[in-house]
Amino acid sequence: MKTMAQITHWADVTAGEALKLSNKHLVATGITPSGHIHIGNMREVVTADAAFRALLGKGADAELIYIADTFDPLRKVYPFLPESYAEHVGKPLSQVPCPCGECKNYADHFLKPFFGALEKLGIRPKVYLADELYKSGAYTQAIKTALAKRDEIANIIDEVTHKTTADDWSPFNPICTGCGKINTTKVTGFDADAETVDYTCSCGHSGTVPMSGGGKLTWRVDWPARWGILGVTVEPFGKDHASRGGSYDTGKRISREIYGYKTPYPIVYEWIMLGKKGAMSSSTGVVVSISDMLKVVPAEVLRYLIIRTKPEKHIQFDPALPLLNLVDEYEKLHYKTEITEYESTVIKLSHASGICHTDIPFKHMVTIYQAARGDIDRIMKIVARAGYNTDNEKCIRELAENVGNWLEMYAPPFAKFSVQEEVPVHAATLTGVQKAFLSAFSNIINESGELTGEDYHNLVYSAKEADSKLHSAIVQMPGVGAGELEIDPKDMFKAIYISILGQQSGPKAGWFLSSLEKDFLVRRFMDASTYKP
RNA sequence: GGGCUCGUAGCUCAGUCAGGCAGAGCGUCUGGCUUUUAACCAGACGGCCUAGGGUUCAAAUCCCUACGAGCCCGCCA
Repeated sequence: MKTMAQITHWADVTAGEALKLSNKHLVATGITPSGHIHIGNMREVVTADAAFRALLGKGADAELIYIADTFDPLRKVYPFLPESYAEHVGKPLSQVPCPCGECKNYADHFLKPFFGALEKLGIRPKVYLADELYKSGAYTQAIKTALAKRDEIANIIDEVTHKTTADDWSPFNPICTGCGKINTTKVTGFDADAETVDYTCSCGHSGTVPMSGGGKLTWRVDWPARWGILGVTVEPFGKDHASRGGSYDTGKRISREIYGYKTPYPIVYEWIMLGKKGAMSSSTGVVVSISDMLKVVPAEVLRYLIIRTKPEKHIQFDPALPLLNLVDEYEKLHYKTEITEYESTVIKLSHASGICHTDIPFKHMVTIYQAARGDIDRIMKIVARAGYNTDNEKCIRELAENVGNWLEMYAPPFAKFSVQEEVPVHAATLTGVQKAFLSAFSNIINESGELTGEDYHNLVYSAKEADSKLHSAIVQMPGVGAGELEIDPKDMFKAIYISILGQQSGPKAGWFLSSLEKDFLVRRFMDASTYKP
């Protein structure tokens, strides 16, 4: 039986295994920018970064790279694209126009926000764009080899996948110079010396393209070719590539038998499931984009979500209330004074440099934000009164923005409250004692100077003390029996919440009241005490 | 059809590689903070470790079978 203190974090296990093979490592990660890059994709990058950091932590000579598959074809007209994109289906993403018209191309449109997110997550890989790699000639030698060993490669694929590749199959897909598409061409021949490939296209065009930039290797060959070209030694990938007969299986053999390169150490990771909706996927529309998430939670919490779970376990992700618990858990871990080695590793791996911290818990801000009705000046006042550090206003603003976005985008109804414009109809349920309390409470507040949260709090509780000013005021109200009157502060709190929010409960009453205008409270409590439906 | 991964408290998951008393956080309940109902603290409740078989002095852990969830064998992480 192992105790928590003895558990080794998965990233350290991976790094340890990798170090047995070599001290120099290139951790690779890659995503096809065919649509909005979502939380699921983020797992790939964060997993790679974790392995990278763990390697550095163990003294390895390590590098992290990211390859954007910008040369892959546009598969179909995705739901978020206009119908006019039908003509671009089949063209490499780097040659398809940008949907917003402001980026260099289609791939760039989705990569830009993704790189922004990487920056926030504290991940700084060396970036390669696949189309540039091909155009630079980096792949040329690998393409020549693949074309020359076409039959061997086809054999490997047939053996591993138990399928039969077509007779006209080629590891290389030329881009038609006529229609610009990459998935409609057939290779008819090649010239190793001139480094060119001949093809025909279903559009009727035929011609010759250079190996550098004139097309790309098919995925199952591209991947192992890339390992050798860049020197990849560690790579995380989704479980889709990992199963028997999948591209890692064929890649392993192609890498070894065709390119003579040792297979990178694999990190297979599971999918992120969104609530009860199932796996995250661009095509089914079950998607939460990374940029959306970063509007809502600090980057470190997002890292923590992935770091704390072993890659082979699926992650149940729910941006509603469970997200709040996640944030809470992370904050607690972060401020814990005595931590185990395991926890220390988790914190290190979750850390994103350049992120500012406030000492205000996310959950608390959820209440402050709503009490302040989203007004930043009021938020700052409440925060100061609550005794938090207000030196870093920018940080607090960021947190407040996150919370505001969360409330708007994901918060479940019961986490929300709003100060009602008029006396809520629920005031009809107030008892005689509650009304008497509200009336007396209103008078006393009116006569007092500025009250602090604690003052309000103590004032409410004083209602049960027979010799208090509030208690005698209540007893003297018409309709309330004098003499032995038992007052339960709980009912008084309820009366307060009903008059202001129209609900039975609410945020801690003292400072909640102190965050609202005094005049408003005086008027509202009086109105509620005389409420007639 | 063939294969991969996962299944542990109401929820999210450690623990499985290397067998040795069933664990944590959240939630719930109770109490405390010489009285803050959504911030704090303590305690309690909570389990056929998906089911069945096998190996073993000993199984959540190893082996076999079944069931459930997700995925792959066609370029969706």
